[in-house]
Amino acid sequence: MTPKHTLVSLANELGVSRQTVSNAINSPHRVKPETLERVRAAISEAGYRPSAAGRQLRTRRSMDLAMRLYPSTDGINGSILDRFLHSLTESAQLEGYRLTLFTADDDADEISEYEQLLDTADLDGFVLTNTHHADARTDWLLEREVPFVAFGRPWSARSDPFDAAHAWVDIDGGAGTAAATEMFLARGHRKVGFLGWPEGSGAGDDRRSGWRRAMAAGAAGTDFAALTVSVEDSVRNGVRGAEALVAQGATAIVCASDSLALGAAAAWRQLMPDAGEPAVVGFDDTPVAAAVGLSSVSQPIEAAAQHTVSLLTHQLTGYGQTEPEQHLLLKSELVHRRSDPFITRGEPVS
Amino acid sequence: MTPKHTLVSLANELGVSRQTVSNAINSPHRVKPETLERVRAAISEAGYRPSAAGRQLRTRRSMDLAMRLYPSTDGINGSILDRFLHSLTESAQLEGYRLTLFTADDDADEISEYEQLLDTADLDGFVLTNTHHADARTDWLLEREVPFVAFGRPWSARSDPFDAAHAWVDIDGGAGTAAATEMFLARGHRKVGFLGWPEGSGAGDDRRSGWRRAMAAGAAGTDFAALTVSVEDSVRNGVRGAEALVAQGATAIVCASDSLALGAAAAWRQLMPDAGEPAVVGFDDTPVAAAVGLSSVSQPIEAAAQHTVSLLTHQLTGYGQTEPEQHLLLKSELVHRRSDPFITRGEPVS
DNA sequence: CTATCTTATTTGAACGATCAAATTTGAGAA
DNA sequence: TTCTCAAATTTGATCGTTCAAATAAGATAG
Repeated sequence: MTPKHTLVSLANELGVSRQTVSNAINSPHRVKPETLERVRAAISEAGYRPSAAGRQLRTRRSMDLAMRLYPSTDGINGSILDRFLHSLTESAQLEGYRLTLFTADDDADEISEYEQLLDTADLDGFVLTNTHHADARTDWLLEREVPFVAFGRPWSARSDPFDAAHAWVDIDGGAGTAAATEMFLARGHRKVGFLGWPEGSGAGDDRRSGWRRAMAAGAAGTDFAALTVSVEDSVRNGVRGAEALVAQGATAIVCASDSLALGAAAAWRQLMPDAGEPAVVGFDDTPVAAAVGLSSVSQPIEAAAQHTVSLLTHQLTGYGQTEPEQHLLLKSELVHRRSDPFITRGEPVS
Repeated sequence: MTPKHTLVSLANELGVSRQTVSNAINSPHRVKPETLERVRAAISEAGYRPSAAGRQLRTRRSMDLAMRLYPSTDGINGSILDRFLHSLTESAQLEGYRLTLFTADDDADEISEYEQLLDTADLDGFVLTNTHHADARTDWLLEREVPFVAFGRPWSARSDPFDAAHAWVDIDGGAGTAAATEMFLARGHRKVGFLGWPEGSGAGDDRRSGWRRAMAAGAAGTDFAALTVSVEDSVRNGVRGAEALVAQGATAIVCASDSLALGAAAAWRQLMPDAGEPAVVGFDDTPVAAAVGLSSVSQPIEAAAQHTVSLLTHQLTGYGQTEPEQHLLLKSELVHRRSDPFITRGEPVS
């Protein structure tokens, strides 16, 4: 049975003081090289690890980050958050931080959860997701000078997100939908519809704006209102939305999610059995999209998570000299596939 | 600006001792009713919350649970873990516990992560997922008497899982696949195939055994080997597996996952365009299955997560008199749908 | 050899809570 | 009044660490 070691017990065994052992761990340069080596050897020999509680009590730092876990609405798009979460956990772990989850009913509840976590557990920082217009959370955190990074731009109509007071990482979804739209235009389509979510969600509006931009540039005189449908995210709504768009004369559809696109492709197939591959592009490049051969916009989620962590650790300790980019907009990419639902040629067409 | 409160500062303001305040929080029965009320008023007035670090240092309990987060392999089945995770976080939170995530490369790595978390952070307990044959993790934890609950039975050929030394919660997948198989047999099918995963994963073997059991009972003389195909989980493999089964004469297919079923349904449609609805049943009842109208076996994940937490909290504090069921096998349920891929009548057919 | 730094190490004092034991208070009985 | 006993409250010690200041040990210069 391994006995429990503490700074004091180790120091006694070594015949040095506790502070020397502490320094060997936290400020090695203050310890004479040979002493350092001796202490280090003893530490690994004993398998000693400093207690988080003792440390936290004195330093007021917990090495703990927290993030709200949203209920998985749709299993398809949920996988995006899954990837983010895993990558975030992994990156944090590499930097010596732990990731704690919590749930909340709404933003106000989330804020009161912040309050609690800060009071009791001395949380070091937060990761925000699902940012949206007039997001009260960022103000609250900024005011209290709590370290945090948002995954998602600040969606304010007024000001440039790159002037924001807080750090954020996001993925340029608009560029992806624009690319998809341009691809269709280049192939001769004139009426490219957009099937997205109701106004208000930052990411959703961004994706719509990419389509709008591309249409304005490449298809002058487009009736934007007629070629846009907004529905809650689900496969079923994808079917309905696509039907509406086709009724408006759309010959291709760019979607805000793979869920919608899956439904749209199905509707397409239903309405026009002989029209060949559905001219539909999804968003997120989920495994389902790959499986059914649906073109989709893929997002560098892992890179986003990594940058989120590095921004956070930089705020917490001026780690290294170089300051990471405070406002990072990563590129998304159109993955083009032959769209044969259920034929499962999942590989991108090069 | 709210000043930081501590037990001592509050006690001084009230003219009582710190221990009285502490007792008001932890052992109210020891405090005279009127004092109690006065202290409680002051606590909520000041918004005082005890520091986790101070508490943890003294009590050696962190009120923290931990779970390994596996990388999301397949976006479809990942949603199951998503639901579990959310429900687990929520239940833990209700009981005053926090949930911490960590990642690991393999089981050995997971164990060394346990070790680290226990040493440094005084973790109170663990939740294990993805249990399998000869799982080294349970032994390790049992030996050290670390509180934990497994989501997944102990898969030992030798002993009865209900005699296991540790607490677990699981869902009876075999009953689900058996029900699906019986449904097909009742409809006149004789050769019902099983499309599952390679031997070794507990849950996968369990699902196969349910099918086997039902076939043995309802279709005497079945050539089990011919009607079983084992592949890694993916939609593509579902296609291939189904083709192999159909070649063996299968007229219906029970699958170990919705991913496989999705592929199987596609293959079916491809091979027999005029055969009507594919006789295919999936597993997990993911949103995708609902969306494409695929029958599937649904699992009471939320109930499983809740029971997991209550088992864990019971181990940690003999909370309440009644001891929760140490080995709980929850029922799964066959959700029957008209299988029209992409037609999105997602509602169960009653 | 002593005075003056610099470097290395040690000591005292927190951080905020709870446990265990000691003390005070109050009521009821002798 | 005095004693006993239970209830209510307080005090001292401790959990394991780091900060800040004090000391000890060497080295360099005068």
